[in-house]
Amino acid sequence: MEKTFQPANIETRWYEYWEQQGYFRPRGGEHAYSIMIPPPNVTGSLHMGHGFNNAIMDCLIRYHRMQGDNTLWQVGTDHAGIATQMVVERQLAVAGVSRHDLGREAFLEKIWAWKAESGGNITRQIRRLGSSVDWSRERFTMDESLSNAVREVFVRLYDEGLIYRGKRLVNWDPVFNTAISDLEVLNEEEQGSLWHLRYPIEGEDGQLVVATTRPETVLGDTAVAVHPEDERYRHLVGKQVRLPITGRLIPIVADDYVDREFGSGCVKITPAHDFNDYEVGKRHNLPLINVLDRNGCILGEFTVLTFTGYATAHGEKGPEQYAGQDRFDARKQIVAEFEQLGLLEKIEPHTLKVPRGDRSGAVIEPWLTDQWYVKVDELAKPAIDAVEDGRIQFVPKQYENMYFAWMRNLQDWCISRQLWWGHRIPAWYDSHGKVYVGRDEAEVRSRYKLDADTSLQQDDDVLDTWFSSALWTFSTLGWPEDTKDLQTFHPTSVLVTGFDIIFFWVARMIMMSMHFLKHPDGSPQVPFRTVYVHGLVRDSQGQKMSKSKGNVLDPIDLIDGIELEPLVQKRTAGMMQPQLGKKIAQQTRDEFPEGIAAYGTDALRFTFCSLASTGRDIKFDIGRIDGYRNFCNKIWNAARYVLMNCEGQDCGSDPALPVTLSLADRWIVSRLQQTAREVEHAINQYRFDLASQALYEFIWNEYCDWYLELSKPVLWDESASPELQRGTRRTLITVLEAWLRLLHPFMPFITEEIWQRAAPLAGVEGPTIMLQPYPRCDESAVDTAANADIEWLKSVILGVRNIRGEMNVPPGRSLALLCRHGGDSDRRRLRENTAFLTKLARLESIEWLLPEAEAPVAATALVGELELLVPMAGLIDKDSELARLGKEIEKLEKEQARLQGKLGNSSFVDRAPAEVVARERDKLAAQQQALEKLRRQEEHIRRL
RNA sequence: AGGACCAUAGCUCAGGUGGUUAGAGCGCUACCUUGACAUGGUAGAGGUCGCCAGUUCGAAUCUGGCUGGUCCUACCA
Repeated sequence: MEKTFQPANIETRWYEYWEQQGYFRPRGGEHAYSIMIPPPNVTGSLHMGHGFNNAIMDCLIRYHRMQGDNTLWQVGTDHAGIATQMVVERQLAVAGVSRHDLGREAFLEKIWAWKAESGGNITRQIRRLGSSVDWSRERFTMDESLSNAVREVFVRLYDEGLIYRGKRLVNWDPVFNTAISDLEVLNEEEQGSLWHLRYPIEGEDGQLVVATTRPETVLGDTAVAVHPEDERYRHLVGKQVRLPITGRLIPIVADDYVDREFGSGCVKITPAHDFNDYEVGKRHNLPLINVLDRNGCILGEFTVLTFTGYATAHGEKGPEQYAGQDRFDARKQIVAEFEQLGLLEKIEPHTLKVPRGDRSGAVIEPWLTDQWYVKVDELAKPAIDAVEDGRIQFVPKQYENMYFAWMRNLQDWCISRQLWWGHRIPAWYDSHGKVYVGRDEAEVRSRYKLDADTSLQQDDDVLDTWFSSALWTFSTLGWPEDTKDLQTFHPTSVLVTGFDIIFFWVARMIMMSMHFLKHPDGSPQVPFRTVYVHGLVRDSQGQKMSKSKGNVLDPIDLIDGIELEPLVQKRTAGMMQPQLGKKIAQQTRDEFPEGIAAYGTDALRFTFCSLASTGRDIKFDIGRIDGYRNFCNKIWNAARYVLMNCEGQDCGSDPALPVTLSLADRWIVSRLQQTAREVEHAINQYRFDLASQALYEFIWNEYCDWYLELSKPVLWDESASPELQRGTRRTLITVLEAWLRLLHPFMPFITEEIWQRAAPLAGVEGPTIMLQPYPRCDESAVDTAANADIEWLKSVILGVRNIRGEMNVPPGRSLALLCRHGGDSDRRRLRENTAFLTKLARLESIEWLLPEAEAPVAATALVGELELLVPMAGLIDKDSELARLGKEIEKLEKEQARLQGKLGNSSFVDRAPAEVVARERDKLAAQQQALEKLRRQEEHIRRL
């Protein structure tokens, strides 16, 4: 074995072996356990969030697989409509080609080609993480079977009246030229202006001042609204104003939507370009005038509609000087024109919420279009019930509030997108625009009895990506067929995800699953029984990782390592602003002067698990993974030591030969059981931080620091009995073998590598650790007496070491130890553990002093009643021993004072439970005794 | 505007149902290359648990308020 752990040498080798052997597939069995991977973008690449998410899921999956469950981890990728189409469009743009130049079919071919080219990237990376997903069942949201499920759901919902087509205002992205859902709009506060514009009142001299943040929409104004009880304007209601620039006459209406305090108290109403105005317009039956085209430019000819009949829409010529102008250019010019006309009252600086597309960053335009919607009220109800009554549980529970708040205030979901990449909507139109919905054109014709002469045109739009994602738990298992897989693995066991997609994905999965899947008794099937919601991975400062901040870490770079220069290159490539690139380069050089070391997958995964506490932010500090890489090395070397001492030796596998277990052997076996219990409990609570901490402490602080050291006096003592040596070897190897299994879900590679060599020595056979049983706590092996004895042993050794350390006694120098006072158990323990003590505390002798005997001048340590004395002659100087004692005494005095105060308080003594009072009394007595001894000792030394 | 969450050592975080000498890792100090490991060992230093009240014999822990921070939702032109 290498002297240090080299992850690169083993990881891909084991992964390929596991995959080839088919170990990731479900193995049958009574209990099914299943997890659906949140499908990553097929053309995407792994980020820290994926790394974190996968580490948790694989941990759960391997844990359950080792427990013998029929375990499925379903893998697959998402077509990610907008994101993917955007990437390909950008590639084309470099060559000066637009998707319209190519046409729909050719463009889709390009995307499929891009998917074929880059689609393997993400799955390769998932393999590098060690994720034990069943690749034989890999799915893609646009596979035929999944597309079939999408069409089925669409048609059924339409037939039930839960999908409808309607014309209304939508969030329109003028850059991507598509509608998006409310969720995809980010409202951020930005600095803007409030323009106060004067509208002349018709038939009177005065003017009404309206305040607006969007002057360009004046072209589409169809009213001015005031508050019905506003004395300033009451008399004007029913009159008209003449809209500047267009010259149109529009009414003054009264509506209590208006806030009298804000601006001038008059609001211009533009029903076709503002969600609020739309509602006001509806109430007052105002016309809607659309003045913008799909790109956010002013139309040459406006469209005028009414709420009572969209069909009566007609065109109206707009002002020529604005035709074709971008909305923001038009804004400037319109303001200028108002100024020229003397109709600009004033401009105030104003902060406002600006809606932007989450992908494009473009300012979203409320725009009047025909779109498809899902009516969500009816779907939401059972989905709320399921969480309320606990059929679905969120971990941590507080996310249920977030879920409820959103679900109880749902707007209909706009599902159509004016994109080309995605599931095309299964709706067809005849030449009159009448719509027919069906699974395909043939079905539509037969369903609606349309003859071959009727020409049908399929809807051009595709569905929101989240529509197909919402079906993920069951579409991947073969729905709408009632497959064996569905019966076995649905509902799935747990969903592991970040809180950022609870609305996008989690809520919609619950709604869809419960609507379409039923248990044999007819009750709805939830998609998963538990939602484990974890935090989002951020940088060490708590900042979101983003390309523009230049703080992105690639999990693969943490696994393989990366030199500084390539890292700088990677972080600054394709920067829009060169200045930003410079800053990022500098920042990167400061943070990673040596680049990033190759930490390996196990260290990375363990780091993720250790960070998985209940918080919302997961700050990723490189120091953490550094520490866990060292932990891997510790494991490696512990194994090296064990193998070195066991290979080719008698490890007690022959049952005919007698075996004696030492105290240390019994203790470590006992602690192993307790650790197994802790880990199991923590995993069941989704506390991977606590599980990993328990493992870390057991392996490093107990197995390595103490047990391996305690094994040395036995193995190196030529006079030790063969039974004892056999017992220690047997314990060394079997405990190692057991905790390797315990650790395997967290660190799959290093555990497999070592296990392959350790298992035969421990008498365990099998082709792989990943199919071995997961260790469980054997309560009968929990040995509290052994635990207590070892705690005592540690205290004695620590006492001597403390004297040695504080007194600056050279580590090589052996000490003579004298013992005084102490009870029978101290005598027994001392007698039984002489060999351990001598070696670990580096003693040359241990002797008892009679209680009354004159002790030599010595440094002292106390272990309960037992007094340890290390003679000072030639070793220890007076002043430092006095200082050391002083420190101890001070500590005890403080504690004594605290306890005395407490016990002197009659209300404590009277009212606290008797056992608590007794405990405090015992404590005080022990402290006082110890204090007395130390004071005597201090006096003794002072007199020298 | 409404709601959620957070505040513990220099940094990152643990601390079911109130009683611990308040813990860990990293960092820091001193010493040590002893036959698994310097990606190591040994011994240390470091905290009035954000602030103020309250409940209680007793509060890091429970309640209320305040301050500071993060986030989500919402139609202020």
